[in-house]
Amino acid sequence: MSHEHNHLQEALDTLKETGVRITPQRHAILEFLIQSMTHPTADDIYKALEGKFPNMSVATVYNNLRVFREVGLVKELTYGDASSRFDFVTTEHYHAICEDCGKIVDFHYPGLDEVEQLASHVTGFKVSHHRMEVYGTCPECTINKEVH
Amino acid sequence: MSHEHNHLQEALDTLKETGVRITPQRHAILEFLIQSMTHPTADDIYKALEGKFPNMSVATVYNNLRVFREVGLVKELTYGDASSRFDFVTTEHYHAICEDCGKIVDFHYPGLDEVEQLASHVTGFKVSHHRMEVYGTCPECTINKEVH
DNA sequence: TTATTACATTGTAATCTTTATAATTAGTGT
DNA sequence: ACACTAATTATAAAGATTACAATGTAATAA
Repeated sequence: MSHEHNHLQEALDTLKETGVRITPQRHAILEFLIQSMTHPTADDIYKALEGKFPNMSVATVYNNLRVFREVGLVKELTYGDASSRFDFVTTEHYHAICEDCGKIVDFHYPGLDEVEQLASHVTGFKVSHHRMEVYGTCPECTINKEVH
Repeated sequence: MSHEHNHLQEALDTLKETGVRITPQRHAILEFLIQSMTHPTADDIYKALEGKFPNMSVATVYNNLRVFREVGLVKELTYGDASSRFDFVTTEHYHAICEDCGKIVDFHYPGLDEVEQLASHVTGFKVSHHRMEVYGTCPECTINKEVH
């Protein structure tokens, strides 16, 4: 049984447990998010599925991404650019973002608990979580630059 | 001589060096950004200055924030919400963000050089910088919650 | 000083992402 | 299969940001 299949099944179970109906559209959006190695925008998802669902509304994509976010299946990533990207939640990881081509690559690093503690101490906040990304140039774009 | 005055003078010098004209609008936007302890949106700035510049266009605010970003005077902060916030660049610092009221508080922490190095190693990226924020509840909002 | 040129500002329209709304359709439990 | 409720669709609306053309203003050179 593939990892993708596992993830999908677990996601569907989560939906059932939380009383969220499993519709063909939701199934397809989840499936696409899980198999997608990129971190797609709502519009990416909409375009990717319009072959299978010619009548699907873009509102459906947004609605369901919100639902998935609310039950914890999906994280919304907001970078500087115009639209949010969506990431199926598996294990904790951080992102490296290429400033030339926009590619997003996952990398693992132990959680920055110490930072959260210090921040909590100096600001008085009750800290719930954090976000962190590194920015730079991916190997492909580095090569392209060297050629020119 | 106050810190604010220093910052403003340095910022104006930077503009001169990079050949960016110093207009009354630019002067006012910089002044407002420096003295502002909040991290204002473009619209905040527009509203704050419409008393002094009744004819200023919102496009001017956006144009100049872009210019300031390009010469490194200002950082654009993009969180999940609708509009970007702008932060005058002084010393390196991170942000703690209140999920209840939206307040943003600065805190200092040694740069996460180790994270950048590991990310660079596992992804092959040439890492130029990173961003990190912690999210939680500020002291005021924590009190408000306890009361209820 | 004056003319010239390049850059800034203004006002407005356009674009783009996301959300709201109302009507229709489709899942789910009995 | 029925009834109930939620989801989908289509469309409009909202909000942030950008594009563009016309006007204004600062720097430069004659």
